[in-house]
Amino acid sequence: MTRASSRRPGPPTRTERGIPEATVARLPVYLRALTALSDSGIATASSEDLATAAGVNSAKLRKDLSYLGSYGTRGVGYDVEYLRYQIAREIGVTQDWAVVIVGIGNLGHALANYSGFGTRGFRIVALLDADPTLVGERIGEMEVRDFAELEDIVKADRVSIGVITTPAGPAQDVCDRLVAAGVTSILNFAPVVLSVPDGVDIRKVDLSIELQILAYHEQRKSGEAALPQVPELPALNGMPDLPSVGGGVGA
Amino acid sequence: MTRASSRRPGPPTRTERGIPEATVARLPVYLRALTALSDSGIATASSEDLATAAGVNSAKLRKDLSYLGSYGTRGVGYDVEYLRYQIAREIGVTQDWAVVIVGIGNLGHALANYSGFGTRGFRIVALLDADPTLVGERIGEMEVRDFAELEDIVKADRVSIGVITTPAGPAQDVCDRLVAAGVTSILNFAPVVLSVPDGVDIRKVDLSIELQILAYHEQRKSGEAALPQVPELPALNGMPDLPSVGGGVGA
DNA sequence: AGGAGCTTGTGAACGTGAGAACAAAATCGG
DNA sequence: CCGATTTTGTTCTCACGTTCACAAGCTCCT
Repeated sequence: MTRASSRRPGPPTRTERGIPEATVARLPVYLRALTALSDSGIATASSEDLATAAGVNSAKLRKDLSYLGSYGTRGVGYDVEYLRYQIAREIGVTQDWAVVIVGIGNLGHALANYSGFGTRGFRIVALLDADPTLVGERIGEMEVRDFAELEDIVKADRVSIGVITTPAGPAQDVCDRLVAAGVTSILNFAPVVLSVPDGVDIRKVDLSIELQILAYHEQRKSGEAALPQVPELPALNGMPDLPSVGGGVGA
Repeated sequence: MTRASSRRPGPPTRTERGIPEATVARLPVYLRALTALSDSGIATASSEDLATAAGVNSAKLRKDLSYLGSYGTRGVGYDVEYLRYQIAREIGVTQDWAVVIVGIGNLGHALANYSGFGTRGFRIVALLDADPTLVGERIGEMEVRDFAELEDIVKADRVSIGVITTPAGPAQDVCDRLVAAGVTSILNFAPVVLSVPDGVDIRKVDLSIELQILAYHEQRKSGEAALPQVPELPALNGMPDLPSVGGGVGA
């Protein structure tokens, strides 16, 4: 369960004409860098220029771009507008994707107001919440609608992307409803592991996990310089209470 | 520039007694799963149970845990409370980390109200904004303070983590100020590539990038089933305007 | 006490990603 | 028209991450 990658046992285990996942994750960064260059009136950029703007190394950038085709000119560089369009087309943001946001709490509010929803390519078609006291509230140019309308909205507007900004509790239920209604991509802000059937893509954004990763490295920094009394042995000292093993798995 | 990883040319290129980065990123997930199990009154769990709860495969979970030490019991599993404490200690969330949030727009508001700030281990000590009309506003139990107070606050409260929720424009300036004040870990929500000196860790959360990654896969799904007229050749058809290469790099 | 049955911890195989280095192709100057 | 220069696209190598498979170790039952 929870496998969302479609890996069929095809002939040579080759991803079907696919771009590596790590590259896909960087393409939006390149797209943004190209847009910035374009806005600055720059017409041509070398892989070195682009790499600097995108915060990566130039060899990696060139290899990434090579998966899309040969869009550069040796000795010259890349035409900014041309490459920008090619990447946008490859990602799929030359068309508009309909998005619903479920859960209009603080975060849902913030996302609903997010001007332009990042870059173009995405269109919020509905804000949904199950709380009757929220339904009807206006946020920007939209109105919060009842979660029960989900199915109608998804079908009417061909919604393929759902954003979950509910608390952890109802998130899996919301997710199931979204999938049942026909949504095939989900962006989850709720702090739970959601399980979805094969063929549905899911991505997670989790503030507290990010903070904890930072804390880990922060602790190392302090520990290295000042207080290296990290227990080297896998010892069991300083534990609140060391329970003896045993006690069934049931509740 | 923009390298935040401290890779010194030490003897065997071995990370200094370090846990692999991929593992570090999963430890918070395990921690959350363990907390959930603990709340359900479950005292012992096998790697299979834990892996299911965390949404990973059990071999990976066991290998991850093995970097921390041998905290399980063969034939039995892991003591939930014990393991939870060990992971919390390894991550560093047994102590409290002081956090400042800079940029009190929609998203800053949402984060400021985020109850408990995810899990324990983090304490918001200040909400900062440069806009004088925002300064003084109360959010929950806190009051927005002037960004100019940053240095004092960082020193007084030993702030090591900064969260940037400003627009893209001022983000790099804010980042520089944070670093200059002594912050050594940054969580960036602004859609720009920030560059920081060595020794400063930076993580990025970017809504529009996540959506674009979903869009890419979504496009593939549609294309596979219905309309496979993806141009197989690296052709240049359907382009808005195909510019001839040439035209200087300057503005 | 001893064997059967689980479950952990880890060694080895495999796949993916990153970076260095270089050949191929384009422009530019003479 | 040709060589020097620039920059891409690609190959090769190495490091990292994932998964399999199994020996080691613990508990429980007879």
